[in-house]
Amino acid sequence: MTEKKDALVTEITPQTEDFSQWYLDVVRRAELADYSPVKGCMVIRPYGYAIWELIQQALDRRFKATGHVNAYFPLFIPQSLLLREKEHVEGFAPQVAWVTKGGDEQLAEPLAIRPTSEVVIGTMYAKWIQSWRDLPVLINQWANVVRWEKVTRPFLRTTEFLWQEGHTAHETAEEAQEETLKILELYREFAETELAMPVVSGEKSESEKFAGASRTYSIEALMGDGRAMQAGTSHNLGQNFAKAFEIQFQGRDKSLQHAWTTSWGVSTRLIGGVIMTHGDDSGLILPPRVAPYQVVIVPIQRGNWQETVLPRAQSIRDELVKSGVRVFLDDRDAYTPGWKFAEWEMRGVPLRLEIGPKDIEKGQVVLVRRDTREKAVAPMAGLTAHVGVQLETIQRALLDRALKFREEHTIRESSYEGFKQVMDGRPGFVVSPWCGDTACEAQIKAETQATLRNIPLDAARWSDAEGRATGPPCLKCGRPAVAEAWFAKAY
RNA sequence: CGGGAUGUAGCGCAGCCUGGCUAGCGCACCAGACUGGGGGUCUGGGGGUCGCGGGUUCGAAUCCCGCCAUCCCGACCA
Repeated sequence: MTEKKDALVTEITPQTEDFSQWYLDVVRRAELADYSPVKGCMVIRPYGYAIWELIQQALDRRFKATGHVNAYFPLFIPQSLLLREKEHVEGFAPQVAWVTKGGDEQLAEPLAIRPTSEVVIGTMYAKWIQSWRDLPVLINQWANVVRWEKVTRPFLRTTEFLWQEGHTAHETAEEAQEETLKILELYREFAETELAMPVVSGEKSESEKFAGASRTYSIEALMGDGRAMQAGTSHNLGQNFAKAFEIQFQGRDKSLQHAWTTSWGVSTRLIGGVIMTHGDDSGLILPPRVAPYQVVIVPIQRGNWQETVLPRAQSIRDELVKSGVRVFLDDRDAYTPGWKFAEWEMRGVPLRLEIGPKDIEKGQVVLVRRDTREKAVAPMAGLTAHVGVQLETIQRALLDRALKFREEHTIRESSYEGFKQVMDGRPGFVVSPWCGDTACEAQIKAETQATLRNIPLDAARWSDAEGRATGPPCLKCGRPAVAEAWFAKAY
């Protein structure tokens, strides 16, 4: 706006039509990530990486608690192996990067850089699994993958990205399905608890299914601009990969059987989701659970503050750290308090603690919430406990706010005209009866840009004993619907 | 990959149309002083292969060609 503002963040406004520019500004100014010399590849900077580490820890805890273990598989996939599962290779072929030379020598067989690891892991599982006693295999890996994307955006879609991919093998179809849904629920709970990001968890349609899967489930979140984002997927691969990679075992009944496998993953994309779910005009807002700094202490530099205020600030910091709070004491002399306030707000620190000479006289500090900007004084006595409560309050308030936003932007609509109007004007989810036909879904997408995000597990489903659809008319074609589906324009 | 736009200091831009002094401005940065409870003030400084590569010209940030990158809109995708 004015010449002074470029160092400021006041022009960051998710409410405007330029949400996308706002997003890019936040990513860069908050120092979450930066562009690299390689097309489509970003550098995750320390502040952004710290968020990823917190996400990793929270997820890893949950994986281990459900019996999964970590391992690591290679980055390269021999071409011949990649070609084994037909649907899988067709789905990923356009996005695969290849290594054709090693040093000066042409490779006898090109190596794909993994776009995902079903192939390598499936190959290894074939070696490791002989008997029903070897099952289940419950392995996760934290890794990077490469997909040659045409359009990239920091965190949301980059050529190389970090993720976790779980790969499990089971004795029965029922167990594999149970695992698939268990992880879907784990993701949902994780997103809501840690990221304060409410999600719709449900099943993908045939056309949106993972290449090679029998069934794909996803969690879908709603961003601040009303577009949906797929935040995680869980696939039941049936016996497709087991057959392609000969993962066979001898069963309890002595017969030779193919294993039932699953795979599931979430990526650094989640960070993009956090930014776009909670951010506001002043920049980032981080849920306390994944905030690298949950509290920033700003000492008011006045008079002989180094002798009076600073020691007090330091002891508060030490006490908070001792109780497990992530704190940064911003004692940099070069910046004014006002500058620091704005800076840390832009970087999304959930709670700011101000302490100055006046506060020390009164035995108090000033606490300011990032989400509401509410300023309140808190007595020095019992401060640590109070901060803990405040952080929990903020975490919950962010989830409530996001939930309310989603509810306000979710509309039920059964006529196609109404559907088109809503999609055209007001972004968000539209919930409509759908016939289950892929062609119908494709037409909706072509005409409105909206895609079927998923059919929630608890959505209304209509079919008779023979499996025929018996629901109300499909929004597009008018034939009886099989279920109520959630549509949105998506990232 | 199609359509459009942009690329000049860390960031945001002017200069280009109509080629020519030492490439400029704001913020940021460095030094010092005064300041300090919502992005302070003053003084003095440093920083540029003008995205990259060719070409035209006595001379190119400026004109021409090619490439690359980024952004927006589509098609494709976590």
